[in-house]
Amino acid sequence: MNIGEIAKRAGVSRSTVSYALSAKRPVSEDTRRKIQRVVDELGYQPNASARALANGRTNTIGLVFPPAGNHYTGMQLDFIGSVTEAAAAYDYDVLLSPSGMDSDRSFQRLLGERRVDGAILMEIRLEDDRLDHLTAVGFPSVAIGRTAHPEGSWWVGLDHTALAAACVHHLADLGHRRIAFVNRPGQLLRAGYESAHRGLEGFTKAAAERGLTVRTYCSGDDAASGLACLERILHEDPATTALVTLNEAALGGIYRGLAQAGRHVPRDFSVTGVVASRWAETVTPQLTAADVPAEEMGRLAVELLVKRLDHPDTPARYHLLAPPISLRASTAPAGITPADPAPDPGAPTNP
Amino acid sequence: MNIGEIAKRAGVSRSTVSYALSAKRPVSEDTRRKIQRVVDELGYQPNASARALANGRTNTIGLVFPPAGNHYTGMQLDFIGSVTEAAAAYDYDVLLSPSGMDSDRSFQRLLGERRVDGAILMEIRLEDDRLDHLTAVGFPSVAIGRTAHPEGSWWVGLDHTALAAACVHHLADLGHRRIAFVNRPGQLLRAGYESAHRGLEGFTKAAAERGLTVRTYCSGDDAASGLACLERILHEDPATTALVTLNEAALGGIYRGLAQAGRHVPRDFSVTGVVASRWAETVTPQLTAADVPAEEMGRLAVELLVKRLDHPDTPARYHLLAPPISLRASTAPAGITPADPAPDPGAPTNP
DNA sequence: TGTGATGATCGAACCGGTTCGAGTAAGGAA
DNA sequence: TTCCTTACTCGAACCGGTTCGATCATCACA
Repeated sequence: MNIGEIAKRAGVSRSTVSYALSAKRPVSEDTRRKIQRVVDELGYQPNASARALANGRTNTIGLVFPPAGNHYTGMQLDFIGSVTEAAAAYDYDVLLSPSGMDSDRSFQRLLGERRVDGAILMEIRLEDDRLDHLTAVGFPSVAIGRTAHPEGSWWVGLDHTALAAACVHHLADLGHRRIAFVNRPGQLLRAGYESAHRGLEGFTKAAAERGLTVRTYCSGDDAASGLACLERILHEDPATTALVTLNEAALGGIYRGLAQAGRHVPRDFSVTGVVASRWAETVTPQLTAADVPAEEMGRLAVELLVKRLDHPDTPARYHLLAPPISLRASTAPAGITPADPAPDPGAPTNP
Repeated sequence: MNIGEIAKRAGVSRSTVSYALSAKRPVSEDTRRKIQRVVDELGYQPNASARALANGRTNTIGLVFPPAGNHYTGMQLDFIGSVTEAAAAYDYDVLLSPSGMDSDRSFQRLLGERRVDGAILMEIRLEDDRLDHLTAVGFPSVAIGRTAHPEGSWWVGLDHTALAAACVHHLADLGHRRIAFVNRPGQLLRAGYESAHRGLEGFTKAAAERGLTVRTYCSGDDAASGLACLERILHEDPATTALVTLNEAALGGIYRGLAQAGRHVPRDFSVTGVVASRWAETVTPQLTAADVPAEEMGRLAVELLVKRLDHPDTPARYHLLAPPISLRASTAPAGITPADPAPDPGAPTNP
């Protein structure tokens, strides 16, 4: 069932069918109706490949999401879901590409073979060869994340520095003096992952400002690693009374470790960090945290990309988000310890 | 940079370039090398749309995942990830389609516009109009899940009936007599979702066999709903000592409800069910559960689909999986109650 | 030297759309 | 009646590949 078949049955030429369906040139009401009836009868839909070949657009966007370690985090799921739905609203399909690097086979296919009109990249690194490559060849893309030099490129990101700092200030305000930081896996930090770097930086700087004693750790993206990490924390400094984490997958293990160590959250130990709200609300006690607005970020990324595709010469745009800390149930004023009487924490922690 | 450009620079015809690259006809070693050098120099990659148009295959598979309620569960993420990676291994890309019904716009695009060679469907219903449609038009597809009449179609599924029954037997063996069942959301059950129906059926039947007193519930796919559901359970039958759940997203809320009610898991209350192992290991105490082998299922689905695409006339194949229950820490023998001294649980449930 | 087989290459057609320039018919004005 | 618009429709070319049939040169053999 191709356009020629429709044309034949409607007794017109192929081009007339094309114009009748696209309305790019006027077609008489009579023939339009005739064509439409044949189209409806046969359930004709134009072939996407042919259309893409002819007008140079696939109406597809690529979603590049490297497998961080061996599995995916809940946040990635939220991005995938929201990007897909937002794209559908603009009549774009989403092609997944599980590629980590520039040289990746799958990545090359997306670009070189022109499978997509534009791309959204996740899990950005401070120095990201994929983005460099895309910028170099002028391929329309939007990053979910921000490189070290984001000027002139399109992205939607989270202000990890500010968020981690906000967590530190929140804990410091509550009187905590010895706190730990649980980062994403060391391998990702070394690879230069933005969230891991900026989060660590924000944490360190804010802790220094407040004169806190800190230790920083990396944990694998799973519960067992989180548990092991927490055990190290308590072993290396048993006086630690709070921690900040960026690693939502490790959270379950952290909580378990605290329970096993007999530290009650939040009475004996406060936990906070930057995680998707779904997770923060799933654990018990619910996590006081900066909620990652994954849905919004996915939607914004699609909007930026669509804008960029529709107006190729628009100057670069971006969104830097810094959601507030949602007060839930995992933080409390530091207990009175011999060395460190708790200062007045001010307003009560939780509503 | 198209094939004509390559041909010109190599001083040969377009067809020779095509044959040199595809090796579908012999090409002299000399010209092959000459062409290859030009290709390498220019980084030429054939246009996917043109190729798809010419040979009728897009080398893309569609992954149809209806938004279950407003957000996605962890299991869906695992499917998406494993399908994408398995597909990449066969040189297929994955196109996402967030569509629930046959009539869906996005679904129509996948099929009618020939964007994909085949499709993998998730969240199958016992009577599934999408699958009926695909079967009717002979479109190659594989379901992750099994309809009421799976004969003659391709699928990879979980034996939810057996798994739910195994959970019941596990609890019965431990001496529990009054147990509850927490299903997926009522709206999904009513819509005929396979896992919800078969799980409920297996639970009910096994409980009847063992002469247990049961109540069955539905819970929304989030922690708050799980909490509310658990409160209902304890309110409607405070003597309940255990539950089985299919709803991994509600698990956090269930645990929280139990903690709030002062029921210690597993001492006062046992919890088990069918969830992805990642979740089972994240919660504290870790969940004794039938682990959903999401990765394996995604991989198997891709393998079946690729087989079907390569050999269009192969008779239908399927995989029905029934993973064993992994004993973790959330179940224990029922406490001694006045009405019901715990019987000897006999042999341990699992090897 | 002529003949047939063999291997390498080419040109043209095709996949199914879109788009441009041109042609035709109808209607209004001169 | 003639001329000019205007409105609509058509044919052909093109997008960038693949593939079929034919051509041409080379070489072995009679």
